[in-house]
Amino acid sequence: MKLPGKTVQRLSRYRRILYKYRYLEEPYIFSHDLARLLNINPVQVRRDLMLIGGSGNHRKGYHVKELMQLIGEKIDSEKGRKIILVGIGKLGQAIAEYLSDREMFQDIIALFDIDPVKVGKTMYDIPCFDIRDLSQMIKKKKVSIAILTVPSDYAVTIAELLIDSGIEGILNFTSVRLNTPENVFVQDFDIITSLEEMSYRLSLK
Amino acid sequence: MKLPGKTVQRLSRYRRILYKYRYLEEPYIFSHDLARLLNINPVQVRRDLMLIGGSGNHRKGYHVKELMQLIGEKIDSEKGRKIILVGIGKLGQAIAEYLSDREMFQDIIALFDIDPVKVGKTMYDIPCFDIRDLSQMIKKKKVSIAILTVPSDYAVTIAELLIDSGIEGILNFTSVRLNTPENVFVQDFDIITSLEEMSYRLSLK
DNA sequence: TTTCATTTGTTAATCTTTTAACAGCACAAA
DNA sequence: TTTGTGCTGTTAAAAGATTAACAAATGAAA
Ligand SMILES: NC(=O)c1ccc[n+]([C@@H]2O[C@H](COP(=O)([O-])OP(=O)(O)OC[C@H]3O[C@@H](n4cnc5c(N)ncnc54)[C@H](O)[C@@H]3O)[C@@H](O)[C@H]2O)c1
Ligand SMILES: NC(=O)c1ccc[n+]([C@@H]2O[C@H](COP(=O)([O-])OP(=O)(O)OC[C@H]3O[C@@H](n4cnc5c(N)ncnc54)[C@H](O)[C@@H]3O)[C@@H](O)[C@H]2O)c1
Repeated sequence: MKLPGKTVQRLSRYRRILYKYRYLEEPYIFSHDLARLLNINPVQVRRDLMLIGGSGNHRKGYHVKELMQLIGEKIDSEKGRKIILVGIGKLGQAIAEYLSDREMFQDIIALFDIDPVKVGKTMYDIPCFDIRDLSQMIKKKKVSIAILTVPSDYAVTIAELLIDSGIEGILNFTSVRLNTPENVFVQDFDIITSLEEMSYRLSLK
Repeated sequence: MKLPGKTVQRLSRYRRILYKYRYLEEPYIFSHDLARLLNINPVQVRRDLMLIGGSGNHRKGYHVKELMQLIGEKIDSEKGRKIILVGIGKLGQAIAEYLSDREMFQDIIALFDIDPVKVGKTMYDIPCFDIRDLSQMIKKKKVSIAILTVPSDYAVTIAELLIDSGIEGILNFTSVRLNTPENVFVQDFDIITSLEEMSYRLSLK
């Protein structure tokens, strides 16, 4: 049963909130609490949970741990996905730290860079390898997702390398469009678009 | 006339593509070219352009410069918005460089940090000020948007300072939820959600 | 000049996502 | 035991976004 994309995004967020709540003495949480913490509508929370077959107590709300478990069953892949980060500069390091810091339900297994000063080091508990080892690692460890934070000039070359090595998804932070085959998902990030959209929204007020 | 949010986002992207094309000898571009460059449907491009009253030549496509101009009229605010970046660490610097690098239709006027090593310097052509000067600058220069990249522990305090100083929108990169009044827009960024959504999508294949 | 292939502009249909509406349960308090 | 409040679960309606379908325009080639 396919879940709506937006629902999956919210489930991911619910789970991280639940994670923080997991050891509080109150083992239950209300849909309106989750909603408030994400600035959304409580109905939407309940609807999302309904879609994954979640059920709460009419008086106490949803059982925190039970719900975390259920969300995991629905959105995580059975074996857990392996993730790598390519290009460990300013942005790559910020992301590496961010991801290693918090409870992730995915596995960042390696960083890659071309700079000999970085290669061989362990940063934020994640080992950094030479870009020449990228292909082998992807194949051997069955890495499914790569976060791409190399300088734009190298984006296309590295993306081709990733694809040839069998990567399935790329989170692309470079401003370069990647020409990928159908079966490789790409998600582009772009702060300028967000800035301009916010600017437009402000103008409407 | 209010444009759909998604359309505004795409218009922002069209414009950046057009910008690259502006001095090529061919002054026209087809909807399917724009579409291909963004991995979207050409009908969608035409529909977006229709919404802002754009019109193309049935044989040559859209006039690049004319279209750039038109998009600007529709999505930019008359006076141009001022933007600041708060917290110039790994992520903040990456964003500062990224934004100063490319043609922006918004104005990054200042960086703010608490670290005396950074304060007073000019980074990527943008001057960095002490966080104590934040409030005054926002009021004096009528800054409308802040990009928040301070450590999570400081997020709430700095956000309150921003709001009290009259900021209208915040792009929030910290993992902390900001409790803002109705009239202040917040947009949260979160790579974990994107990773988990991609992971889910890969599982569907 | 006429034909033809190609692209725009627009309406309608479809698909997706959010919100409204409300029945029914659970528990606390009377 | 009964009543009332405040939740959940679900269906239906509304809103938002994408895609299909096709008429009309253009200009190149026949
Ligand atoms: N989408 C956004 O909003 C956004 C924001 C900021 C930066 N960016 C982009 O992210 C990318 C990284 O930015 P940054 O500030 O971290 O740059 P950076 O220069 O600080 O870091 C780049 C890193 O990549 C490494 N590298 C270079 N060539 C490589 C190769 N062939 N293989 C592996 N590693 C290689 C370098 O050694 C360096 O460590 C840039 O493309 C930038 O434009 C995007
Ligand atoms: N949303 C995401 O996907 C994502 C990714 C990476 C990092 N982050 C978040 O972004 C933030 C910054 O990350 P980073 O890696 O750049 O951290 P960093 O430690 O490298 O940089 C933080 C900067 O903020 C400055 N600072 C500290 N206190 C300040 C204050 N009171 N006022 C002004 N400046 C102050 C520091 O001097 C430093 O320059 C963190 O909250 C991190 O969790 C989010």
